[in-house]
Amino acid sequence: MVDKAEMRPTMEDVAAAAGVSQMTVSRVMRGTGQTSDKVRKRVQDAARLLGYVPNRLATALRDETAPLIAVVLPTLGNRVFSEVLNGVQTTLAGSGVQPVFGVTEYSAEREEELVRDLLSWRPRGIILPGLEHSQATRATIRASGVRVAEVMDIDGDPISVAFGMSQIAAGRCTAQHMLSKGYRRFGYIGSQGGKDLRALKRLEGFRAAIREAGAQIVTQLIRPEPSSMTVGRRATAEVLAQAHPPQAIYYSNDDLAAGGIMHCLSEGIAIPSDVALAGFNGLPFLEALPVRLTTVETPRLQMGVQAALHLIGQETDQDGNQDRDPERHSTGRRVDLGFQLIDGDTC
Amino acid sequence: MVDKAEMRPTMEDVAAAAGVSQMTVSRVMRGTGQTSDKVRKRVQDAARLLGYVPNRLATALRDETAPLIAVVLPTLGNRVFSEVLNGVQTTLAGSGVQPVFGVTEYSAEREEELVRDLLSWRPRGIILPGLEHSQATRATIRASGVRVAEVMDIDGDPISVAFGMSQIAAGRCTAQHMLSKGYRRFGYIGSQGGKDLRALKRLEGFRAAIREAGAQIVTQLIRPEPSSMTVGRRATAEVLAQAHPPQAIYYSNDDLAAGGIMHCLSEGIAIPSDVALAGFNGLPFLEALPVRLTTVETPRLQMGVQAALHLIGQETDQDGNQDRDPERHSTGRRVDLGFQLIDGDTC
DNA sequence: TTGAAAGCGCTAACAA
DNA sequence: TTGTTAGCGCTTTCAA
Repeated sequence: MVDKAEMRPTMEDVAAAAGVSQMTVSRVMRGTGQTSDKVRKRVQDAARLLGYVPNRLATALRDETAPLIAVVLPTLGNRVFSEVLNGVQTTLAGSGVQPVFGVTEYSAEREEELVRDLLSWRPRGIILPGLEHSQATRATIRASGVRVAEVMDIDGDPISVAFGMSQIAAGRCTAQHMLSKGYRRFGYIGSQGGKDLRALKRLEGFRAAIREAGAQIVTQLIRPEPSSMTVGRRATAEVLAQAHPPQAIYYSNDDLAAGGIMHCLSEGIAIPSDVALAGFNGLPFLEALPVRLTTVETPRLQMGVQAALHLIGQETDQDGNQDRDPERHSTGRRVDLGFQLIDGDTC
Repeated sequence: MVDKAEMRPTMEDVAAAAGVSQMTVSRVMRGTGQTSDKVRKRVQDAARLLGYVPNRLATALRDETAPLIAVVLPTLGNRVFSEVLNGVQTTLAGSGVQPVFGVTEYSAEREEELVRDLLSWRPRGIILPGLEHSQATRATIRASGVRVAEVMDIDGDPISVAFGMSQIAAGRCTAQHMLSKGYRRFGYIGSQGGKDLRALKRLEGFRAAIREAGAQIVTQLIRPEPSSMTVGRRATAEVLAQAHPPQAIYYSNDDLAAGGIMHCLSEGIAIPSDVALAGFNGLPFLEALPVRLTTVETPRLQMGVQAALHLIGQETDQDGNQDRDPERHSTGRRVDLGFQLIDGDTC
């Protein structure tokens, strides 16, 4: 019984059972080449009978590449990334390509190690979050020759192709919207202890627009914890308890902002007259809140979909486009999937 | 340049560069056997210089098993499953074992196909959601001899080991709690068009307890969409608009229930005096809501952690415990991770 | 302490 | 239409 479990049937076994050569089994299993109906049926029956499951490791070794897409994510704690993963998964479903993945928790060292681990599977391609990667990571990837897609961000220099949106522009856009409503004294609430580089870029864009308008950010609170409604609620309470609280708060994402809404609802603070709020992401759950949050909707699913499509697609051609950017390694292409300001009731 | 990319360095290349045999490189890379300091250093330098990345496909083919854990999930649209996946991921991180996964969208056929696909990687183990699997799926798994862990549920007959909790008991527990508060006329709101078997089990337990108490479920609304706050909000509106609305609503999960809370907040419906609510899961975001939802907290992360630990653990021993259950194939072990009723403000 | 040979399961290329 | 051979990159076994 145990022996039987250890002895997974191979093509050789199926061949013996069907009375043909192993090569014929290979042809039948993959539907390639010519095989007579009789033989084909005999092989298929034998395979079914033995419970044959192909060994993809052998095929992949032979092919020098595995039908796998490696996915690196900053965290699984944020819905945004499970949505990206979902986009990848959906696109891959049925294609016979599986996603393998790992999580960095926003650590560059962890990313280095993880990328090496994942590349050792010789995947068809690898998806990385953002454009910032250590020299070692870039070197490993370059040496491996694997196809790369970076997602989330396009403010920077892609290794190959980036599917995302301008985080800086999103921050700027939010600021302009809030400024247009007349707010002048702003607060900012973030999380992850500033390790989320995309959030920092949004803040950068936001800050620049605020400064250009002569307005100011009077409070900036970046909590060390991962973002959550609870953290957002607490941080909001803290910011609003200050002597001179801001008129409007920009949150690094919707979870935090929704926490802010909850605080206001619970404390009877009027939105936006007492305080205005804005988030980022446009997560679906916002639709259900009693107050419609002003936010920036991002094409998270699309980023995963496009990245996966790019990696399994036929477009193998190394496009010979001349570098418009004189910097080294600047051969990357940026695909701007855009974003959309959602003008809610909180500003 | 292209050639270089295609020619990933192998141990043979490293060996040539270091002036040793390929076997010596193998030993150095894995730190096994005896190697002199000089040789070791020479090999390591050569490997680094060439950007050598081991080919796990070859190792796995040789070993007849890959350092991979296959994970089957019903969906990535529900936070619960990304939390399970997170538990798996966290447990695997640093062990050199990666998760490969796929999503069934609650389809048994898709599960069959997916399991076959995933097993073709010869993973160390496979994690399946729930205890209900088609005959074909069970057969494939049995034939492969792969280690299995089922998660979420323990009401049934595990293939091998199940890490979960009793969904039936959870439903029953919620009913008893609500009954103890004096409610007699209940409503039920679900989603996924009844494809979520665990939700059905909870409803079963809930219904049984209600019936035993002589109370009744006057409305039952199962929406076809995946669950979300928005769906919950709409469904709640619908149920409460009826001529004789229930006094209390049991939701198949927290997302739906939170949507119910939002509806009530927006419409000025008092909770729990106008209507009482209860959910399921105990998701972290509930903490931030203005009203604390009564729910049942489940050890989702733990299910992933325990399942992963079991699959990569040393416990290879085929325990020779006698079947207490006379049914065929009933050698499974059930690990009850329990659940906890959270007595909030909504009942 | 190091090396040579064999083979894991599969497929491309060629032969019959 | 079917079969034979060689080899993908690695590790186990045995030899030096």
